[in-house]
Amino acid sequence: MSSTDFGPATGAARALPPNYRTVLDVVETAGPGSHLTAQEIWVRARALQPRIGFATVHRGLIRLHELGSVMKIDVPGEASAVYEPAAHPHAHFRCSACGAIGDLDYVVPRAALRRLGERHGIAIEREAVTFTGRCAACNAVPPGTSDGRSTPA
Amino acid sequence: MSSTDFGPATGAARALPPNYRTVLDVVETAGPGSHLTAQEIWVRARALQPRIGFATVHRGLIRLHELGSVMKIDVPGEASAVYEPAAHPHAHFRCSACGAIGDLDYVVPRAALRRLGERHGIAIEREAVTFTGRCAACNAVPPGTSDGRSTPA
DNA sequence: ACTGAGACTGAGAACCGATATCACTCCGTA
DNA sequence: TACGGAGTGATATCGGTTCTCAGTCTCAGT
Repeated sequence: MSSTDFGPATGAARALPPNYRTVLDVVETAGPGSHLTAQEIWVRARALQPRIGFATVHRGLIRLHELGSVMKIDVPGEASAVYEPAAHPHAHFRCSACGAIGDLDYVVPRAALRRLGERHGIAIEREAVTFTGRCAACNAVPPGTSDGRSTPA
Repeated sequence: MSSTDFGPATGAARALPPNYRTVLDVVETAGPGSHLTAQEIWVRARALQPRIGFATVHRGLIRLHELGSVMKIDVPGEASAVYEPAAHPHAHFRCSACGAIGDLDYVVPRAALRRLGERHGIAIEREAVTFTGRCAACNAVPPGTSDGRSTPA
């Protein structure tokens, strides 16, 4: 699944446009566990392509999401969506005190998915599991003492 | 807990303001399984209090969410948050074809929550599980035939 | 009753992320 | 060379959420 093998076949997958490639580079360089907003990705992309516009970054993220190269995560309580390189499915955690977002290795068991699908007649294609609470750092601080709000991102 | 017994104590819980009570009525009348946006709740609230403003409804929803009386659900792919009366935790399903939202009875097992909390040193307080796929109605229709987009809400 | 403080309220503006639009450029093909 | 489709950047637009502000109301303590 390297992103460099182009599909030259008749009307099949086209080569990734250069700017989209830049967007993918930014996301993949940030690595798994990094949760970047489109804005942040745009800022970093401009370090590589100073003239790249936000619209292009946004379109690139849509395309890359369709291609399955990046994951788009809608975190409840977060204003904007965040992106990370595609990886095996996992859950996310958001600290309600400092806003930090992290990965957790939890997936809904396949048996449960099949049971839900059969019972309701639905075809489940994707899952999004997000936990909210207090992260380790904020957990150590009494919930009134300076609030742990020093690391909001 | 009628809305007439005021809490006279020194700074304890105040009584629910009348308009907030109206908002709560709307949400509870819609019942569990109804997923109303703030706009929809506002429309229904105006049937009870014609002069109520959207800001008041929105503030009421925030308050009621803090109080734990209503649940706020951020559905990935949905533009706005939806609200429903507080109930036992459950998962949600969104049809990617028609946009319908429904409830599913799935919760992350307590053992898994405890294990995740211990491993990462976090205190999990809430979970949000959302599945995406095709609902029973859209599942029956071949994925190009009129798209099943007749029942978007 | 009077009064001051604080909560509630409605209307509208402001904000912000996401998306659409449009004119232009680039590149491969006929 | 001419054409056409995809890519691109700047900007407009949209919709949901949140903020602001002035007016109103309720309550506690006189």
